Amino acid sequence: MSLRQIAQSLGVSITTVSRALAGYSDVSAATRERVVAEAHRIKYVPNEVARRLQRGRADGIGFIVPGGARGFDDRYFLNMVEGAWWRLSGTEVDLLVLSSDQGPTEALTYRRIVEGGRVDGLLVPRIRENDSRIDYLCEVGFPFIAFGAEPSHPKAYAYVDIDTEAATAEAMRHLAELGHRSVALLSSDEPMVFARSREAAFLKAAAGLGISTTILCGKLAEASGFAMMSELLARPDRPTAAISITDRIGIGAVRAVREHGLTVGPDMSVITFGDNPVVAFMHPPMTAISIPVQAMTAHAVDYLLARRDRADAPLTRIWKTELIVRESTAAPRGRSLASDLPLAV
Amino acid sequence: MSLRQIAQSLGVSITTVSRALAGYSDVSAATRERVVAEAHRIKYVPNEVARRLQRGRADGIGFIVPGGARGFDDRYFLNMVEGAWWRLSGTEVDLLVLSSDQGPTEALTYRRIVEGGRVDGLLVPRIRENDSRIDYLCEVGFPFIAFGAEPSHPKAYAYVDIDTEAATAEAMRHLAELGHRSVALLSSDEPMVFARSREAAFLKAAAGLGISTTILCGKLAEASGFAMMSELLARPDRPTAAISITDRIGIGAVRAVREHGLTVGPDMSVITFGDNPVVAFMHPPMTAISIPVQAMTAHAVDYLLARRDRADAPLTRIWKTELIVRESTAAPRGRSLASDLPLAV
DNA sequence: CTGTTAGCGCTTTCAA
DNA sequence: TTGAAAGCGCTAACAG
Repeated sequence: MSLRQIAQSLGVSITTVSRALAGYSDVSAATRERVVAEAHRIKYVPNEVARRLQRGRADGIGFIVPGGARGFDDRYFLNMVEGAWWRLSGTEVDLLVLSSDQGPTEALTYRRIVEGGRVDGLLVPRIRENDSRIDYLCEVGFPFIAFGAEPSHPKAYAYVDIDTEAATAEAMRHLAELGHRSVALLSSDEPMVFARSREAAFLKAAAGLGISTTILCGKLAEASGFAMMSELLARPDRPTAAISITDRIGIGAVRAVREHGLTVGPDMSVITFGDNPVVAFMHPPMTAISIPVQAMTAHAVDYLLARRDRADAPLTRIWKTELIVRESTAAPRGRSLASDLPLAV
Repeated sequence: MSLRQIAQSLGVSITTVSRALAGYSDVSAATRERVVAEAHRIKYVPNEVARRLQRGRADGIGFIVPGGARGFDDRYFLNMVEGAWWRLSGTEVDLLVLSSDQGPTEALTYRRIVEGGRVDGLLVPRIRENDSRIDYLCEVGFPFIAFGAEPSHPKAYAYVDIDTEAATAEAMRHLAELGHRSVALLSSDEPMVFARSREAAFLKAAAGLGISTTILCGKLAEASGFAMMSELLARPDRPTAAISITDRIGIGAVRAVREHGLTVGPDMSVITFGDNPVVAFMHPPMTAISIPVQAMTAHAVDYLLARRDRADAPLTRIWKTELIVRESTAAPRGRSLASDLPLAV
């Protein structure tokens, strides 16, 4: 079932068939009708690969999941896949879920994807500091959009991100109003920009509110959150609340509080940067900074789609988060209420 | 950066370059070395689209997500994506996440994917009864593997599934041992094979244990689980336990029990067919029938990969599940212990 | 309005 | 051991 078949049956040229099927106006109505009828009869479906080769366009958007042992280590990625898939539904553009291992072969993997012509644009999550992938993509001028920004990068590039400062400030204010005066951040020492920026925002917000701070670093996993919280609980002068930079850390942290025989909320309040529906069903349901991952991804896909036709200026968009207060935050035990607190600034 | 460039720089034919890079033995060592060096120098990366057109092979596996309003309505799909992605990491084969709306255009969507040459094989989840997609794929002989079987289909086709009867029997026995004598199944009336087979297995297991049964049907969503459980709780002769055919229904059901002021476990035990890490973190953690979705999907991908080279016999594989007992199942309040129960058969 | 020609970048006969 | 030629299926430029 190729154009040739239709052309032969009808005794016209392949070109004519192609034009008729493409809906060009410079083909007579009679011919078009015959072609369309014949195409319908033999159930013609165009070969996408040939079309892509000829058009020099991949008709695909790639989502690169950092590979290796990690992979889909976070629900965050799955939300991104869903957002991209949703946006691409009904278009002729495919969503490719690609993997790249970090390390020496990463650069080659990117080159194979970009220069191999498999996709028209790339969604690049989990930006690192001095990210060589960004350098490469900027250098070859390939359309991509990063998740989480690297503000210091010399070249401007497209990205989407949340308003980390506002999100953190809102969470800290919530804790301050409950009466907390000492808060910890459960973070990660892996080289990811979003961790750095949440740390910075945390320190800034704390300073503004006169809250004392602790930052612990581990891995982005429940077990690590568990360990960090355990360490925190062992301290004599422990904070009364913690913010985790990621769901998985937060989930582990909450479990640690419970297993130490303490009550989440009064004994230790926990807020998580969250994208995971899990947290609303936990015990207790967790107060979370909700990140609109799916909307962000859909928006990013829109940008990449537009970039196929014309070289837009790099898009940067900052999204608002929402603090969803549930039961994992409460006034610290034996503390005064917000009313008599000296809220700085 | 094409083969032509290398050929021109070196003054040899494109054919020779192609052969040298492909590692064919019928090219002199000296030539090969020069070609490889030059390819390395200009950082040659083959154009995948051209290669695919020539080879008549897509180098892609498609995962079709039923579209429309539903989409990724269940974590189940995401686990499948992860399993497939994981298996394909490090290969030259892409994972395409495709969507198809149910309804009149579904057939066309499938034809466009299959006959458009975009993928070499298809993962087809959520099989329906008398599924026209299966008919089509069998008819054109396209490699695919179904998730959940349609036992009555006239043609044998490849599928993976869980051992629904064994899984259900194990869960029912667990309930029986706790002292439950009346159990409900929270199911769905949507036309999906897996719902039908879980219902049948439920009835069979109950009959064997002398347990009385109730089957409620709704949609595959938390709200529906909530509604079904609410209805159940309103009955004067209500069952003391429920099994939900899906995580989302189970999550809604548990919430309904709590909101009615009852205790999950003693007042109403709940078991869920589960693939979702959520359930272990709920309050209370739910007893679940754990389905190895990722392993099943990886296995399915293996099959499709093998099918590209030779027409294997349809693979069918049935996976064992594991009953993970947590706190959502308990002896019914005011009931005797297992020891004095007349366990039938 | 329609056809001829050329070519996307690669692989694979078939000859030399 | 190498090259020339053909072609995967489609689209676009250029004539007529």
